[in-house]
Amino acid sequence: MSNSKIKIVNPYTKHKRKLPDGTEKEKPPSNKEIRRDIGNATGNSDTNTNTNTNNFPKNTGSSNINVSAQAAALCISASDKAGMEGIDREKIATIILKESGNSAYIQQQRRRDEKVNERVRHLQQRLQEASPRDYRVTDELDDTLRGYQQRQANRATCVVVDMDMFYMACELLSRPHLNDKPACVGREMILTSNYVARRYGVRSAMAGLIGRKLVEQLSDGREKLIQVPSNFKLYKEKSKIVNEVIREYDPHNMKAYSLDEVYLDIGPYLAVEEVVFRLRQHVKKATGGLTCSAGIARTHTIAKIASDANKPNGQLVVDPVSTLEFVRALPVRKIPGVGRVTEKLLQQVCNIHTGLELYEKRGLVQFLFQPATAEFLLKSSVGCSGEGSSFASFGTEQEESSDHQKGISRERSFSPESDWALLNIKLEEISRMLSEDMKRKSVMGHTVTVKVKLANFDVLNRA
DNA sequence: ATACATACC
DNA sequence: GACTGGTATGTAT
Repeated sequence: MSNSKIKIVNPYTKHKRKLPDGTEKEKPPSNKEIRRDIGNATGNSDTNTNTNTNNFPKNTGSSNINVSAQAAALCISASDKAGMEGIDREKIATIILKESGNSAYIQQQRRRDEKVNERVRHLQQRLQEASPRDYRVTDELDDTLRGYQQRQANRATCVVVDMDMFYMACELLSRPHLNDKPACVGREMILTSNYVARRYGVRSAMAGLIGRKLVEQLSDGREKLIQVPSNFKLYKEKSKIVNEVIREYDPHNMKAYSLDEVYLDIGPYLAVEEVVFRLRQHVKKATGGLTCSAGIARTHTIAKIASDANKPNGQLVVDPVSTLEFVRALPVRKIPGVGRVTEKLLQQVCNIHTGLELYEKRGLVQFLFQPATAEFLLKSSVGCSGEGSSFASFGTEQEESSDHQKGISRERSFSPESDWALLNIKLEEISRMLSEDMKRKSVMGHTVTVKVKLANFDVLNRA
């Protein structure tokens, strides 16, 4: 069986208002409606799970042959993280698929994948029916792209500092003996893994069970994945130390993006490279041995990509002159904002794999994708994304620094539950958490939505 | 305005 | 032995 999940979302009003008491009153009135919705939802879930489990075994029982083909199709995120070069991806994908079996989760993945395939087919069809002049490169388009490039020419220098396997590294400080064994943080769900474990294909967002199977099978039973429970108190402490050190280098624009990632926007230093090198040594010393990697470039996006290039414990400068060259060589998946789906669309519909191809087929991209997506991709192709695009845009000149959060939410997973009374308790718990968050941040909202995840991983939303 | 999709760590 | 998270944002309808 699986889980069921409830979530409450509450988009902010346009203007943040400080109303210490009014904030909390938003939610309780809506609880009644929420209850009704859950009632309907669980009613559906029964029939759904039944039909699914009835249908499924038939399909898989007979088909063992094309397991690896299926694995490839499901694109069980291959090796594009640091430390995963040159591993046997096919073997790993096969094990993952086999061990995932018919779990509700994997069935859900299949459904989602089928929808993506549908989109691929749809776009391919549109391409078939179009004539080349529909997607030719217009002068207008090239003017726009040149405009982007000129606009970024005199930006300050962006630095992205990214801690190396952060949670794991924190744990390794007190457990150095785990350094050369396959180890990870997290039990049911793996949060980070060390570099030994990554060579077995064990990575973040993977189910613990799968990680254990991978290590066991790929080492012929000689090794066992060591799982350390997560300790967020420790990570937060270390993160605070890191932030304090880094803040000294850029008190004004320094921004912590997550516990293990910091963005800087420093003046046009002459010796950035050395400064960042010192910064990294400084971080290592202050944290008792945690290493980080850094990227230095004209935009946050490029800096972020660059920070990944020499991981772990390395850095890379991409100066304005080499930016284009850098982007052209880049697999599109490396661009923040291009995930599994966009990558697949680009590859299978447009035959685009790299930044260079993205640029060369810019006419096609403009024709096939939604305006916003197209703009984002095209900006990326000339190394200029990060201004009001889908990727979180930090303090870009004109765009009202967009630290305007648009929503706030809390969600929790728990084992399937059909007792309404218990569901209500859960719901109230979540509401309370959210309510406290909102009080703390002094914000109000105008729309409340509830999300329910059923045992078969279907998701329902109600506003 | 709402349901669903995509991406990130 | 089973076992797949949490938060934010964008887009289509």
